[in-house]
Amino acid sequence: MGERRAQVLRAAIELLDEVGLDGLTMRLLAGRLGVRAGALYRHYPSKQALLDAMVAHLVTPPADAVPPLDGPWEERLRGLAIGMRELMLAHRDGARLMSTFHDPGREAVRFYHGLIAALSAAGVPADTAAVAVETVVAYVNGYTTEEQARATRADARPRELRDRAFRDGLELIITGAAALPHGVPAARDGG
Amino acid sequence: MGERRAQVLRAAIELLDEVGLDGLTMRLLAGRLGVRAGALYRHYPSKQALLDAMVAHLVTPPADAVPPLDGPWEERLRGLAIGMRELMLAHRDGARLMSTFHDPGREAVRFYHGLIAALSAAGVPADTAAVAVETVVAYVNGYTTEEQARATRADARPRELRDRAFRDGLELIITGAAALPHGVPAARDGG
DNA sequence: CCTCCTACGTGAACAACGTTCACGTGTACA
DNA sequence: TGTACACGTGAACGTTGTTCACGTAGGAGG
Repeated sequence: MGERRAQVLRAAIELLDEVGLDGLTMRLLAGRLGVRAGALYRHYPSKQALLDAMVAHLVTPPADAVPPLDGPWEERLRGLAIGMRELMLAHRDGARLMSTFHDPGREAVRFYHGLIAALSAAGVPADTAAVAVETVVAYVNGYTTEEQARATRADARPRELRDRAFRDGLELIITGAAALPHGVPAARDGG
Repeated sequence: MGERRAQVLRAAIELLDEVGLDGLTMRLLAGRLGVRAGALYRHYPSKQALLDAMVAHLVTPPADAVPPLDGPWEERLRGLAIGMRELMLAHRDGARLMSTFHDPGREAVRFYHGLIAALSAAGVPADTAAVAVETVVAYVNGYTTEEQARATRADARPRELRDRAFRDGLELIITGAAALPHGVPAARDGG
């Protein structure tokens, strides 16, 4: 069962890295498999379903590369951010691809809640913890999306600089979370 | 001159709010103008050019709603972030639309540099200032993009909550920038 | 008046896309 | 032998962005 299905999925991910998300066509993918486009619909009911399966597969960790992610909450938050970015950068247009999905999945939701709980247990108020996680996630998405959008253009920066800029921004957020142990002072109505 | 061109652009923006970015079709837009699709290419050489013109028009401020944006650098940074988000939220799929463009425009670049200079003059090291601006921009893009992606779905939150969450995350970043007046301690190689 | 130029629009077509469907295979199992 | 399933074909449908030869109106200038 599902054997051909897995082949289709693997070929789709390979093709993504070669031609990008916009170039990923059902006909091209079929051609890569020596098959006509219609045949793909035996295995996935639509292109969107195939893209969803790609995201689900790429997000699922290989079970041997699971970082410990213990230690102080700063380290956990850092690990979350760096891991997310790494996941997106692992494949061409990875950030854009994953933004088409966003069915969080139970595992991801549990991971989030665990992270927030860890921050809470470490002395960070529950409010601040939730805000910190949400902020980091938004930052990673925004940073990496633009990073990959520029990847094929002229103003692309070398990986080292991009890594540095990313880490710098991340530390900014973590520092902010650490400096707000007594609640978030923002969001007062009327300035 | 260019009168019809402006009409096309206005109609395109109106249509965007009605049908969204995916529903914005050259044929549909032409129909709205009582015209066939091919006629649009008299005014814009491609759909992408039209989208670019839309972004440029939406980003250009009405010249009467320009906020002062003076005061301490925290206020300026906050104004930048809130203004960016407001700009994106002003139209359906605004964030996605603007992410297809990103030809920064001289005005925007000058604005950025001015902001960084302001942070610098206020005592923030130049490095930290640049990082703070870049981080805020990435955060706003990430937050607002997901915010609008959820807008039509079931798990959409009311505007008040979204505003609050956005401001909270923003304060986190600003607090972090304020707490790092002596350079960014991150990005050391080798952990 | 005639002519030319410009702005604008038509209508038919093209290639490419995702998707569907009636119809073929082969293989395996009872 | 029969039958069920997995897999693929090939042609089509509707939609998309885009092109192009042609048509039409109006104003400027001889």
